[in-house]
Amino acid sequence: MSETNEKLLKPYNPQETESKIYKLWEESGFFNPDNLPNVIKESFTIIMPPPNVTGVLHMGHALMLTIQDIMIRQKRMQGYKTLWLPGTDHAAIATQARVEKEVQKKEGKSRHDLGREEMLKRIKTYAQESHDTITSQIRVMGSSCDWSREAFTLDEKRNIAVNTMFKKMYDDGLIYRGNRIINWDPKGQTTISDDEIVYEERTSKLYTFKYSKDFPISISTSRPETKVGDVAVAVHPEDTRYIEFIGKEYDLEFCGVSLHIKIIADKEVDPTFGTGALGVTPAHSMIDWEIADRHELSRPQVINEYSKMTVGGENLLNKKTTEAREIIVEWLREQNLLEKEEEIKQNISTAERTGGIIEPLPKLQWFINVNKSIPERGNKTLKELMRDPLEKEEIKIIPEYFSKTYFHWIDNLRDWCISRQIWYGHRIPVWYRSTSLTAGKEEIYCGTEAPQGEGWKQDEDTLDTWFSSGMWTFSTLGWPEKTKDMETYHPTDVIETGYEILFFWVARMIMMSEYALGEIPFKNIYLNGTVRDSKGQKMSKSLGNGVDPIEISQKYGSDAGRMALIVGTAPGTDSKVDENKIKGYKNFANKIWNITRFVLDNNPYVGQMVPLCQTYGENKIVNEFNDITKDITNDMENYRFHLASEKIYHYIWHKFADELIEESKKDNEEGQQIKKILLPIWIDCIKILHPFMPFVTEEIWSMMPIESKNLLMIEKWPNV
RNA sequence: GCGCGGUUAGCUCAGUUGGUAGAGCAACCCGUUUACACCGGGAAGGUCGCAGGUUCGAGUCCUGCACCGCGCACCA
Repeated sequence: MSETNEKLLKPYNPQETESKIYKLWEESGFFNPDNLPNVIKESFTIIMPPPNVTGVLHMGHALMLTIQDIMIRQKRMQGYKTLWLPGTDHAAIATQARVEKEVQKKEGKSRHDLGREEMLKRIKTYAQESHDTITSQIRVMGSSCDWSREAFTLDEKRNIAVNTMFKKMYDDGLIYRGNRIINWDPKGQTTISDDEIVYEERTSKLYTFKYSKDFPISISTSRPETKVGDVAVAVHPEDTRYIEFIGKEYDLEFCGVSLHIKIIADKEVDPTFGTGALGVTPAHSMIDWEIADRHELSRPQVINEYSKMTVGGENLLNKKTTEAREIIVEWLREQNLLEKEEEIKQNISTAERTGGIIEPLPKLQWFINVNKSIPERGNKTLKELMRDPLEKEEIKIIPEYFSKTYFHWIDNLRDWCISRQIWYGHRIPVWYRSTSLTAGKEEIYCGTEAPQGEGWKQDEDTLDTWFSSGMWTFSTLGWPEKTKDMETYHPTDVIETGYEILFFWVARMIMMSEYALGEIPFKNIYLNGTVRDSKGQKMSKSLGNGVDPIEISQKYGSDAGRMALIVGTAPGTDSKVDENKIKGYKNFANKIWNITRFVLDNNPYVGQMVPLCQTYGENKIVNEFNDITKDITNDMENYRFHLASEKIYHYIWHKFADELIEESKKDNEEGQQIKKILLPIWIDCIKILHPFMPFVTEEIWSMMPIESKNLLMIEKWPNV
């Protein structure tokens, strides 16, 4: 046995092999498409969804990296100019909230104690550490991405792109500043978008009462404390019970607060709910705000950013909303106004990142208008720009049924609030100044850089993190500059991500790309499901049921982890982590290790090997293998990696090893015939398996007796 | 309330255009003069949630229902 093959005498050791192999790949330069020899086809591009710099990689990332690496490796072997561009996301609120929490815990200080500059310094340090961990973990997974093009959603180049986009949208009238009701997160002290709300079902009480003895109509609410902000009672226009009161106005005292209530008719009111009459609180309810719009009502704010009351006498003023609720209910009881108290199930809006209970508040914020027609884009609206490419099937979603969810979301889409009252993120590129010259009126300047002249102050707010993520497919390629990368790699081929961010991210990317470039950002959307624990529960920090992909790699090898994640995991469906399954694929790695030993050892035909792509005449075994190769290639090109991986696994173990190798041991004509073709078939098996289990196959490849071979990662995919 | 998905072997799940139901793991029997025990051979296991329909033929298509999960909306 030759020297290299001595390794084969011991069981396969992934720990020893994997880091060595990754280094080999990285040093080869082949992750960078510019360095690829033998490019015979056009470009194939995937921009990696950037993991948040809030900590470490989880199994979901591992799955995403596996799927993308499979696609990338196959395309690279097929001769495409293959680019997989990696990066990380600053994840504004998530990252800042994390560091704030840490500072609070360790030093007992708030972000305001530290100040903007110092806080940002702390966050940046944390983000950098997190970034370093994550990028090393991406390497551990075997991801063949081009590190020379790595990007960060908050680096300088991306900042230029973001500011350019903001200004373009501002100039086109798509970005506007408005005083509107928004979702306020009292815990995170910032606004959030509709999509960042998570609903939690809780039981709460529904109170039915009258404002005062003289008031003719009873109303119901689960939030009595907001009722000090009421300006009207709305009833359905055809509700005969109340028709006589419509238009009347009442002055009354409610728990020490003077209210002026007008009875109005509005079709939005459901006459069958509660008393059929709705107390209208414009400043603290989305629907009421809209009713106030229609009826030109005033909008007094009674709750502030800290969820405290801003009206009332000593009994209410500055009290937390929860206390105020008790006080008002008690007052209603005392006054004998409370008619009914019942338990109801209610969906509470909470902030996705902080868990804070959302308080709707009116605030001056920046919004993106999704319903304004854009002359430059054939008078289409942003909504239409998001919808069209999927409707026209320029973009395909895998699995296809998610397009229904997508359209449904667009139909319900409202203007997107993009300003955030946090410090970590892209600062809004708008400056204000009021001087004696402007006679008290504020000047506004929007630009990619600070304006000339004295006295300008930049907007304090930063942008929703998804604004910069939305530009990811082209900001990473150099936009707004007209770069060679833009020309070569855009539109990209596939975006691969979890279905849970279809709206947050995928839709916004389509919007941004269609708007700014008039081009789709990608041709295909591959949505993967959620990786759950063995019981089917979502992995989370609080449950402590997370499985660390790096631990898995150390214990079983990344190859095994990758196979366990992809075999049987159909697009869009959730999967469970099963350590037994991973163990099975560790055994598989060892199996192919031993197959290699057998094929190379005591095989007189090794020296006269003829590659399989050359003619073998009419050979049943070769034909069968070619069919399987074709089938697997076809599966992979149609995103059926869960099938392709299983098929190659099955062929290798149960056909190649259990049948062909066993028969080749026979000391007869047939056995000799099989022995002749073992190596050429085996070589192609290794190639087909490479995208799935890149490390062990590359290591085996290095031992193959082939003249002038290169790395397996750029070998030609079997062509049948 | 509207929408989407799931329901297939003990468990976890595949099943691409309708053509005799598949894998992994577990359990059962046999086997260690072996490339590999991180192994091999064998057998067992399913009225494909329920009820209709289309079809020569349905796990697959259509209709209805049940249960589970998810999304959106409502949440006065």
